[in-house]
Amino acid sequence: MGRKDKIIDATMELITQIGFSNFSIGKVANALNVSKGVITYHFPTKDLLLKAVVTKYYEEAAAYMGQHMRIDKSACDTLNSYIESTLFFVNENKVRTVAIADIILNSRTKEGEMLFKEDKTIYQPLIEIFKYGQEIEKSYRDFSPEIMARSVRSVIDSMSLAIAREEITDIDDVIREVQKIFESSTLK
Amino acid sequence: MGRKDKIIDATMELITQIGFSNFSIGKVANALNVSKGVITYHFPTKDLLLKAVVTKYYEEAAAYMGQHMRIDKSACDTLNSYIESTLFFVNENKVRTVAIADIILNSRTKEGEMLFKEDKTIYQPLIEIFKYGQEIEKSYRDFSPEIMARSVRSVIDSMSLAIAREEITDIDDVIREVQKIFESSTLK
Amino acid sequence: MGRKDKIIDATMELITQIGFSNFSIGKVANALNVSKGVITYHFPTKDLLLKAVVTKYYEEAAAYMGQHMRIDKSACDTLNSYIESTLFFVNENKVRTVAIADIILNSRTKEGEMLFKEDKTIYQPLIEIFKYGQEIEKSYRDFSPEIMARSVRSVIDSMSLAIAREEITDIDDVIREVQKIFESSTLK
Amino acid sequence: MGRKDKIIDATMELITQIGFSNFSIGKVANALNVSKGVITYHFPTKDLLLKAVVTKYYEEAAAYMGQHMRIDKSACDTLNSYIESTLFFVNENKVRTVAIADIILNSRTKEGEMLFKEDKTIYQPLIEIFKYGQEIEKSYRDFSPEIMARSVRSVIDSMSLAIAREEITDIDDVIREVQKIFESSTLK
DNA sequence: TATGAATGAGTGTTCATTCAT
DNA sequence: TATGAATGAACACTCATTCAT
Repeated sequence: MGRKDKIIDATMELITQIGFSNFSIGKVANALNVSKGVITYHFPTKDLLLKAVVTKYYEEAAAYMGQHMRIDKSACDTLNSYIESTLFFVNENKVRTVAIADIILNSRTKEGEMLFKEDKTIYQPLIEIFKYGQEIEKSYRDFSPEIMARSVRSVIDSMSLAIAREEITDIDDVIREVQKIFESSTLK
Repeated sequence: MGRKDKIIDATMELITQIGFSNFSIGKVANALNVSKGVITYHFPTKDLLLKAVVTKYYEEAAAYMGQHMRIDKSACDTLNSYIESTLFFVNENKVRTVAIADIILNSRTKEGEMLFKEDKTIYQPLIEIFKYGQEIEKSYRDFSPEIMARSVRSVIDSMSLAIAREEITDIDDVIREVQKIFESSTLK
Repeated sequence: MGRKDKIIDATMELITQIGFSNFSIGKVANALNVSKGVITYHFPTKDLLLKAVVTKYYEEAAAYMGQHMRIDKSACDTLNSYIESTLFFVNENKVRTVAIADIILNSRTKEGEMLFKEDKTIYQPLIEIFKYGQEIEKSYRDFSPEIMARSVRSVIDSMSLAIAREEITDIDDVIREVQKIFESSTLK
Repeated sequence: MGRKDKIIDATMELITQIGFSNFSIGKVANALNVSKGVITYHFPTKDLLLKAVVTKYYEEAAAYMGQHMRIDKSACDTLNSYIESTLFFVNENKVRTVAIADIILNSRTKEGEMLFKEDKTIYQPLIEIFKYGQEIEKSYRDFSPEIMARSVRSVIDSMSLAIAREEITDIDDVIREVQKIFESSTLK
């Protein structure tokens, strides 16, 4: 594993431990027992490091989802698969997950603007599942796909954090419960 | 309104604008056109100021909930009232809500521990509603009250932020949709 | 003398000794045996400190010139008085003079623009003397007032530096020589 | 053109653009699209690079002067030729000229001593012209050759910068004016 | 109560230099 | 020759906190 990856990993671990607002480049250097210059050599600015961290996570998550999600069946099955895959990935990437959430929610420019503006594309796949279930498959009741998508994501994110923080340990149980919640609230 | 309250309000407004990690005591002083010493006189440390801000918010929220929530009817009605009251309060306290979320998620001690540990009591009223509906009223299906409570809170919190950030404007619509989601997923 | 003035003076002395490009805020603090924070407390940015230094010098120079320059006589006398006053002031403010020249010529923004753009107003009084001598008094020959003004200033500045660096010590002699040069080259 | 010359040229261009104090070895490397190591390979230290830059300029200037200056005539003609040649060279080497001035004035050792101490030999040719005009040719009035030499140089340097910065564009005009100034002030 | 001064640790960033390859 | 990695010191600037007045 190259220096860059080591720096990225150390960053995620650090942020998970001490929180984004206590995190600093110097502390990464310290954790890796190298000089601060090493970090800025590989990532000239703090923002670039954070972006690299986030990007790497999303790439891995996308790859995982691509491999594990089934999209060939009914809307309901697809949603269940989405919930399951996401929570499985989180379960296998606890530290990363906490760190990424912290980074995204809290990175700001000096002027106060969020560095990672809310990524609305995250709701898109869910919205499509819902529209398909409502308009084509007609298995879903009438509801706002946007609000439902936001709800699903928020529950998933909340459970993710709880899992990552090990407040919840029975991961299969959570998956089943969440699936049931959204089955009941979407199906006719 | 006394100095303390003015400081607290300015703090919330500032955090909403520039984010917790850009926030500093000096900037509050600046915003109020007083010297930094005034802040540290009333709140000897930064943590104490933050705690005062959070406490004030929760007190007001509790008072509001106490006035507006109906708890005399069925589990289902009580839950609906809970959702409605919470979102109404958020809608009337947008700036505060964003700030509080930011503070709670990001305040850490120098050692990295969260200053406001996750307050599990927040789930308690919901859990009680669910247990009542399952065990006494028997109108609710079988599900984990803890996971359901966490789900409801996460959806409420997510919608709160969206409302506070004005990504969502039709507040009555949201309330109706969220109520429906949890009606369907809890009732037998 | 207040802290601010002490900081300004120490800055000028330091720049004279080690040069603008070796100068740093930390070194001022060191020279004054105070913490670095003291400097940034009084002058929040380096630029502000430099501007304060330059401003103070120019105010003092203007005050001195106001007191010592005679402008009631002929163009030739006025020019001679200008040369004399300027060089006298320099002679009494050697350290300052070297420092100011260094600051003005070398202060740049991060983007490379000069912080103190060339101040063309410095040529104005000279240009007016020359125009008066040419058009009203008709004692001056025909020449470009702008180029002549630039020439006078450059000779004065050059002698100033030489005096400040003590490469030249007989100040009365220099004044006489410079006055003669520009008498001969301006008068008909 | 060899690597060394390319590095020297890029250095001069960079310094002209961003100023000596913003200049760094890394930026030269960047501008040339090579690694920083290339620079330090050819010029082990920054000082050596700067010295090479200055030396090259002076060699070229000397060569130009050697070719273009007429020294076979009267003191007055020789001085006029000196002024003309110098300003012509500057006019054809604007970028270099600005850069060199910046380097010479600002290069310092870590201890603060000037890297390029004032080169008094620069006054020598002028002093000789003046002495010749005063003592042999007897066409010059009585004045201090040293101060006159310093005056001529300062005016030339000032006009050079103005030309290089394109504050002055009519170069023939400047030459004529400067020549006239020093003709009037030297001749009996 | 309020101010202004001071401290000292910490931040991100830049950079000349060294060195193994 | 050239590269890329690494170092360590320096830089301007921010900030919570302390304290005399």
